[in-house]
Amino acid sequence: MFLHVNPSTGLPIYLQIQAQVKQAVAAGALRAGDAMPSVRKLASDLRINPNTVARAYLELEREGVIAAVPGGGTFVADGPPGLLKAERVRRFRPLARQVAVEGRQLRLSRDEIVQLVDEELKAFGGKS
Amino acid sequence: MFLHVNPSTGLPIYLQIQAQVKQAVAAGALRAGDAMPSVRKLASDLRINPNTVARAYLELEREGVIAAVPGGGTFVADGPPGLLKAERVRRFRPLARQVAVEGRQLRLSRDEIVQLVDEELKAFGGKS
Amino acid sequence: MFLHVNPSTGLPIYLQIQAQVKQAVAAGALRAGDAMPSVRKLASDLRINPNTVARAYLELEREGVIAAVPGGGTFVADGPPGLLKAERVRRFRPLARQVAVEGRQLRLSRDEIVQLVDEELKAFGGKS
Amino acid sequence: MFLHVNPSTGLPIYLQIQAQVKQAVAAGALRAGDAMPSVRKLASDLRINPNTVARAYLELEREGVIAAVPGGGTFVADGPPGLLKAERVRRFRPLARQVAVEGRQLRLSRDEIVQLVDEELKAFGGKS
DNA sequence: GTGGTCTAGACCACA
DNA sequence: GTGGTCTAGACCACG
Repeated sequence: MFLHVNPSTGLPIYLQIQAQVKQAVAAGALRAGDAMPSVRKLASDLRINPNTVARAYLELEREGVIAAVPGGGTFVADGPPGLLKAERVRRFRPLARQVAVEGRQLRLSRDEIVQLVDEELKAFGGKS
Repeated sequence: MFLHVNPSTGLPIYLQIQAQVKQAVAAGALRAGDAMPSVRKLASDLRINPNTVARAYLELEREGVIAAVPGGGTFVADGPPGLLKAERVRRFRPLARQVAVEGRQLRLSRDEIVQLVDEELKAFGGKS
Repeated sequence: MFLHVNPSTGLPIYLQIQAQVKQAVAAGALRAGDAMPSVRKLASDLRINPNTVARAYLELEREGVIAAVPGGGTFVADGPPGLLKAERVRRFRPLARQVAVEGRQLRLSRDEIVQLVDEELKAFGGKS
Repeated sequence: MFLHVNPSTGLPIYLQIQAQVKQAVAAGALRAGDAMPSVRKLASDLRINPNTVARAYLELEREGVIAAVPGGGTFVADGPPGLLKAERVRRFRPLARQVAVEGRQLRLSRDEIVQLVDEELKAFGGKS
């Protein structure tokens, strides 16, 4: 299993799981239709409480990243429901704002900040 | 006062204050040497407890954004002590990673993400 | 419990706790992964307010000495993230300066000062 | 005047003055019998409150570093009253302990710590 | 009057 | 049960 979790970071475990699943999807390691490990299996693999995994899955489902088929397992969804581009941009802005502020606070230049973000994007391949 | 706070966001109030102060500094609305509102005054303005403001200030001071002089008041600092560039970049990467992942999750293209970040940066003026 | 606290020293209680924890870690009495007493338990043992312990723990966590896992407990961390040697030396200098000044003020010779510091270091074992 | 003060460090101003006077004495820049600037003059030079200077002088006098002659000014004393060596060592130990702990916390080796302290001592010249 | 520390006690998120 | 946040209010150090 590609997921790993570090209980000692202070970051809640369920958020670590969410972030890693999103990351795997963005990078193409998980594709629409792929089966997710069951709550109980993932919990036992990661040696954590099933409730924690359930919560992560619940929120990932709310966001449209995965989809649970009652009695049939959980799968990677084909993406969040078609939001208008304007809405997607609107949701993204606060984070863009934050990355800009923190970068400046670290005395990085505009070019450096943009380039570092772009580097991370390149790590996910294509152009889409 | 330029600060406002929303107790019902779930985001801790002291973090909201921190973010807004950093933002004001990055945007140039607050400059090195400017006096910050006193803990008690800001607390009464925002209708929150002084301890909450104190905590926000405490962490901002730890980060080198502001400086408190006991008995004197609190001021905008001239920036965190000079960390090596490599260290500053190291600290910035996790956030760059996150903005990349979330942007892709929202089906934004690489160019769109980079451009949105750059727009926020431009709002802060110069190039440095 | 190895911790003790003296409220009448003038030195803030939360700093006393911090110093003692650091000391225990440096001496090897606390090792990476060891569980720290819970905030509530330590507070009741020391007959002080839980918030005071929480504050000590909060700052120790910021410094990378311990790590809190919400809902789980608090543990001794495996050390602060790798700062560059140059940065670590830079942070240490002011204290080295102070020990030098105070030692001379007490009319101790250079050799005596160095030796006293070395004695304390030897109490922490190895060479690393 | 060799003294300078930075109100924005968080460190109380009266402690900054104390530290600098002790440092100047340890380095030989101030010698026994030298006249100290008057409270009022130093306060006006440093643009700070006379009460702050007075407090610094008061504590320096208690420690035997300077001596005030009522109506006649303040002078550098010829050293703290003759404490037994054992007593001077006893007073020095807590600081030696602290420098050892903090150095180890910064992952410096025993040799490095001792050498850094010795470097600061050398800056003060002789052997006494 | 300013910030810093401590206490007391409530409520929530996490595991 | 654990840590995290917030409120309320007291007392002290500093300038």
